[in-house]
Amino acid sequence: MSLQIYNTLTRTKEAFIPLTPGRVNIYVCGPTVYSHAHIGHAKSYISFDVVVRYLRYLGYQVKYVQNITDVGHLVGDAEEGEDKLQKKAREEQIDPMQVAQAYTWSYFDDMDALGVIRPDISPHATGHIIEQIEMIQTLIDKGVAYESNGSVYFDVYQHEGYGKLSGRKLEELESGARLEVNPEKRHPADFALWKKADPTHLMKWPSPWSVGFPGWHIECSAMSMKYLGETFDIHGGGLDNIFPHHECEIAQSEAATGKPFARYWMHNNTLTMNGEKMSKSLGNVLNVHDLLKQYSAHTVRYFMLSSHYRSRLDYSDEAIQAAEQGLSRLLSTVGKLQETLAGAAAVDGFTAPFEIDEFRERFEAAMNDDFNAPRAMAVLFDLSKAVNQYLSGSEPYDQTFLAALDDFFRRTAHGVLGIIPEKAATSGQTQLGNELIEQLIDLNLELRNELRKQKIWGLADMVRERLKAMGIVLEDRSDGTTGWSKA
RNA sequence: GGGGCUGUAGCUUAGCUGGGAAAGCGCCGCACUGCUUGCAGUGCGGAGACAGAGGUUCGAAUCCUUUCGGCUCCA
Repeated sequence: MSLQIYNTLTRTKEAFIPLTPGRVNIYVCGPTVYSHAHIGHAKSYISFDVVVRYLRYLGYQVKYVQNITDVGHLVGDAEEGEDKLQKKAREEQIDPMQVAQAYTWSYFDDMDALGVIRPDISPHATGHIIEQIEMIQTLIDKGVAYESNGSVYFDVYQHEGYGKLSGRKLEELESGARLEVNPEKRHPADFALWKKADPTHLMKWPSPWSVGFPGWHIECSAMSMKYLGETFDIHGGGLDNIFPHHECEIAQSEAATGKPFARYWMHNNTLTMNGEKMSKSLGNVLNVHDLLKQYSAHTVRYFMLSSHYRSRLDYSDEAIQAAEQGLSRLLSTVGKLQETLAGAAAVDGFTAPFEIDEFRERFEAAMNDDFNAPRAMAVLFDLSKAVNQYLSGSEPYDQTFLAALDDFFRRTAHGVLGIIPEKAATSGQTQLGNELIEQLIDLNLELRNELRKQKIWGLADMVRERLKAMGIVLEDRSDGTTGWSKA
């Protein structure tokens, strides 16, 4: 079965066929940089990271574009109100561009720390004002947008198909329109392409209509088409962006070009915190930065991928600790595997105890089914069990077989899912890259072994527990030595 | 008020083109390894669930209706 992707546009899983064979152009809605990334962002960007990684695993040449929204996104995602960045700037008494810059760096720091591979292009909205103005002009020329008092609005009634992504009908939107209808608009459902700035507004640019700023939706259309073409393969984002953001993107893009915009729309679901929505008002927002103080990036990724990207995921301390436990077992299997491989030689007439390809097929079948990472991880656990049986059994250790296993884990768990390091921990090697720390760890091991000889179990266990709390996992071996690894 | 999604073991989730209820964590038992009844790792085995009620069907976690609960978007 080839790759199937659930397309929000058709509400079905469809076979993925790229526009250009062998290439995939993908655009994912990026962050509005006015605060630090929280774990909800982590779920979203890890999900799409895995999508991109898997597309590359399949051999596609991927061009991944993810915008940085640094203007035009108003408080409450509304049509009226203060710009999110400007509000933050006012609160902190700094320039809006300082806000944008600081949180852009913070975002990349957090994503790097999570092992999220950077997009190929990260365009800023403020860096593409000209492209946005050009596109707005095109829409006016085509008669689907109109100027009103220095602002420009998209006329939803002039465009066939508005509502096709979110399944909304204009009559419904009309009847349910806000009480305070903006008098500048012809229809309540019309949305802003360009807004005239009032004198107190800080982020503004000259345009044919007024000194102002672009609407929130236009940046994604302008930048995605600039870098990916008028029609491209995949557009991703959060479920909560389907309406109005993505609906408006489709309308203005297709109205401007007369061509289909994105072909596959992917939307990932939200993360809740102890069953509740994460929000500033509830005070339960957990930042990526803070989470990573407690758990490794691999644990966070494993946790996020334990639910399908279109499913909800509930975060709790208990849940992520369970993830940490589960991952450590997988890690220890791969660590032991690599260690065994290092000392193995080819065995004549060796017969493999199981077929790796069978697991590869199951892994790919899971990922091909709309990037079903939780099922793919279940396959890795099945393989882990088989590997453990092999390593603890009486079969000879064959180098070729072990290398193939190692390669499989490397390409899947490390390469696609990013839940284990390339070199899973092996004792006595310099994975920490800090000789002094390693010597100190060895000192602890010596002390612990001495305590064990004297049967002072309490203290011996304390050494192991404390090291474990620091991410150093000990393993007593049958030859009497003790190995350690860094989670 | 309307649209969409959703409710599976103690926890987090797969399964949902109808026919075996699955994984990880947690829990229980046994074996092996670590010179040992601690503790840890691995292996083997086990207990444990389809929110409630109807319906379609030879057969439903899976389809339909409804009640209750949750999430999300538009009001």
